[in-house]
Amino acid sequence: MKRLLPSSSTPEKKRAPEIRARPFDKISDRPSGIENLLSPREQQELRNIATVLDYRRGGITIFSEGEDAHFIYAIDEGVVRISRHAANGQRQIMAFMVPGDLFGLPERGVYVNTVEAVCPLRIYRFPWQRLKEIMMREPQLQLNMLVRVAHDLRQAQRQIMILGQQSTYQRLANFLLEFLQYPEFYDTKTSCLNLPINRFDLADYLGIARETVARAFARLEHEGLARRLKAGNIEILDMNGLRQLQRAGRRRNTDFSEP
Amino acid sequence: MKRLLPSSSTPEKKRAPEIRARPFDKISDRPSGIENLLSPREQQELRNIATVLDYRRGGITIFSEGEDAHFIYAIDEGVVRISRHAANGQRQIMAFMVPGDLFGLPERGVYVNTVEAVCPLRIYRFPWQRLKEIMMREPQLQLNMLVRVAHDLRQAQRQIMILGQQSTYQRLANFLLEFLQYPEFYDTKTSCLNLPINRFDLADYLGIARETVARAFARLEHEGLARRLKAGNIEILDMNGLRQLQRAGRRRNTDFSEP
DNA sequence: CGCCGACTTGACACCAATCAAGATAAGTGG
DNA sequence: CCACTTATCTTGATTGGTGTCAAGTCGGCG
Repeated sequence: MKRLLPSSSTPEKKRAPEIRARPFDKISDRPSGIENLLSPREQQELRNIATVLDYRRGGITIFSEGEDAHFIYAIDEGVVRISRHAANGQRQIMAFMVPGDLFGLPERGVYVNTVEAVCPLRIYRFPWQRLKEIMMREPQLQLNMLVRVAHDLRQAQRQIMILGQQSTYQRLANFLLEFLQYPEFYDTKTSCLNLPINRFDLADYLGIARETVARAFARLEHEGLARRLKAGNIEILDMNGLRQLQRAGRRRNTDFSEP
Repeated sequence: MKRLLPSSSTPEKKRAPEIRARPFDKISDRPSGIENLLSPREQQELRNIATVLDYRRGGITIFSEGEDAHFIYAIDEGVVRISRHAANGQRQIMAFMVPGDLFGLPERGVYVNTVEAVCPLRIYRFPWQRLKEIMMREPQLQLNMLVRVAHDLRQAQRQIMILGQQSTYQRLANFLLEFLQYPEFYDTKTSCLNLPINRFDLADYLGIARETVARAFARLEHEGLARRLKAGNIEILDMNGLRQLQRAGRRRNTDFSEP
């Protein structure tokens, strides 16, 4: 019997039909990532094959690792988590993705990752076969795609660095700094960061135990770098302090003697 | 003053002119990765812009992070290490690459990684600008490129899983299994693995200390899974034991009760 | 109000980084 | 060819960080 470890997955309930789909041209055509930098004709080609999906709440699975892959997705609004399960059932979150990001590239016809909504979500769905056909006609679009995947690769490598050489405390600092960049989560006025990500997901993303995440937050608070209002609602007190953290060595190398 | 930590780089000497370059068409045209699955015309286009580089020994830098990127490379023979340095000087090796692999994709015009030969090496070099021009004419070639980068992304994600949830001991097992796949390193007859990778590099790849690598080897030996002949020369005694290791949970979950 | 899930805190054992030294192998020059 | 130096690898002792187990608190929703 395969028993999932308690940490292996966030407990989410019913996979409800809380999803609405509609063709692309019904929605406002504000720029949203994938169609940026494309010619009007390319944009139109994409619209023709796109479906818009609305996920009304977090916790819904978009697709799972091992499934046959027929679609590519682009995020319009909301956040998803890209994860993969080890043989022992342990979950690792590879990345959180935000508006403008692309996911769902198949490997030999199947998805290798699981993707789930972490909050209400709107995404575009493109049939992979038809997208490939278009790419064969529109090299510029394809080059655009290449650049995007290359960017994801860089991002993955950044994560490798963090997991390979940073302490749990530093990993949290890195994570916070990553999300401070997005205005949809960080309010510069109030210095308040509003995360839709719970401790389960955060732990599986940073590769540490949930309790350790809590302790890292406690330490941030104790050292005056941040303050928890509610879970998922953090006031940033010392951004430079966080930046110093991510540069320090893993151990007591808090010193960094540079004028 | 920025002082590199002792672990930050493998001590290598002179960056000698021990490199030889020649046009592609001089060499034997045996298949070597990049030109697989391409039409003869596409292959010819690639040959026209390719240069062959021979590195006579390991330890030579091919390019460094931050440099302007003008070329893409493909490995014909030998192994390279792809690495990146953290702000504190600590080196992380993202991947080792082998014949058929591609590297050197720029991010906004510069290289983000450092790539060095770990042993004598022969690679093909393609001017990025001209390759892009060809890709615009040959969508099939470009799709091929996309698939390759996507594959690298999967590989990076595999590494994220390892660094995120495996113990040092398991990481070593994973590493060994990875190289057991390549006939150029693993002799199935004698069960003997011949690695060109030293402990420095291995530690920086697995995200652990050099001493810990040595201890992990000692433990493999003690538990009868492998035996060191010389460093870099390991006899594999129990491949299935290694496979079980990579599946186990991080802690004392050695048991896996499945019939 | 009371249950339940999400989060936090404490105690403790253990793994792995660090510091320090020894052992082995590989060059180097006489 | 041997003595010497140097790089690489291994082993030991110690300490701190982090996973695990176990309560305990907080907040939301029935």
